[in-house]
Amino acid sequence: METRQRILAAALRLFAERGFYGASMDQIARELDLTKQALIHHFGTKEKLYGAVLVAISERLMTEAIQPTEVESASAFADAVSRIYLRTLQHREDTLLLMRELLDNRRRAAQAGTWYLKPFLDGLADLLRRDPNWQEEDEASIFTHVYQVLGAINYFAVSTATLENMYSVEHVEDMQECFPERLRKLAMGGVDT
Amino acid sequence: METRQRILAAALRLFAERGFYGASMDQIARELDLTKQALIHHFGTKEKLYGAVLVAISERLMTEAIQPTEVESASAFADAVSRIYLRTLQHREDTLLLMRELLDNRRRAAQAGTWYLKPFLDGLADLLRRDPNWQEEDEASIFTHVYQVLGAINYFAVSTATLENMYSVEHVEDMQECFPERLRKLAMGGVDT
DNA sequence: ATCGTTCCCTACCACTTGGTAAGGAGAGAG
DNA sequence: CTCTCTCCTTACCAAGTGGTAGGGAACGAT
Repeated sequence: METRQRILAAALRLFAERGFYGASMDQIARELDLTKQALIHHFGTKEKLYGAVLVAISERLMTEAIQPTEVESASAFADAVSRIYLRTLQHREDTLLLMRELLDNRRRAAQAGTWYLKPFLDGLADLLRRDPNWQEEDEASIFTHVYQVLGAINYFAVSTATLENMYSVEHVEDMQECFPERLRKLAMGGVDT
Repeated sequence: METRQRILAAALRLFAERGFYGASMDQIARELDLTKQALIHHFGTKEKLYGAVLVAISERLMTEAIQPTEVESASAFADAVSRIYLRTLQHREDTLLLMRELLDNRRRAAQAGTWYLKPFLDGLADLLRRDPNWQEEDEASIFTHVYQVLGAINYFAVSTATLENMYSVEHVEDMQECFPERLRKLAMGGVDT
């Protein structure tokens, strides 16, 4: 029973790092001192294993990221965004894999895994919708703002390794330090003057 | 001579759509009614072909995205961002592949292709640095702001297909319509009140 | 002791991968 | 006509892919 969890963890790591096609069943199995047939025994096919990893990610996302009993205040959205930022950095592998899933979606469109994000997005939009400063805005504006802020977070979370190579580790640490403050301004800003 | 360009175009499409491991030489070749050995004849190996695609992308990015003779005004950065947004939507395949490259960077770290983005980022940061509203801010804040805005653009550009499936084509069209206006507020906002 | 179940292994398979070797069609040069 | 060079072909290969078949070890239940 515990083997399933170990497999899921290793699969997440490798799928996030190398993508669905870049990671092979054999590699994942070797990482755990198993054979790939152990994975097949537990999950049936590679696709199903990948699906199980996605389900695990979305469950984490749903239980941790959105607090349904969010206090209704002018900064409710900004607060939620701050929490999501911290969580995103903490679960960077989840973020990496979800980003890959976003890119691969054209082919995998009809499959499961994708719509797990929908309630998450809708929840955030709802938070913003109840913000007094956003009462005047239309639906498209609200949703676009949510997505822009989310994009800023995820893109950065996925870029740190590259940025460290491109500049320096210290440079990225500086960015990480002032990121929440700047992110808050992004999240709050945008209402008509 | 013209074959090289055709190969590069097809390779860009498939690499962007399916990733490096997801796209095979054979698929790319069949798309052009050639055999994979034609590609090998022109580019040597798959890695080199991929590298050539990256070089082509970065050249497009350098010549089109940053206008060195940008007018120095309070909105110079926001103007540049607007242009980059339009260009990003126009060259969505380039954006897709650069995003994939960002994700794969851990493995490909030492290789070329990555640092092409550096002058682009630095140029944008420089634009913001000369903005009178940003004179007080420190380097990390400036760069973080640049990266957040860029993240909002790229994440959205890469998400449209998924969003269309998750909601509707009309929903995404609405977002695209109000995106530039909201993006401008993101880019301008963020200075201390 | 024996049966059944869970969990994982070895052995094997068809297929695809990137890449090599060698040769041919076409064109221009002498 | 022939030599050469560019561009691309067919034929082939070793390695790796996901997946099947079947067996064996451990263990609890009867």
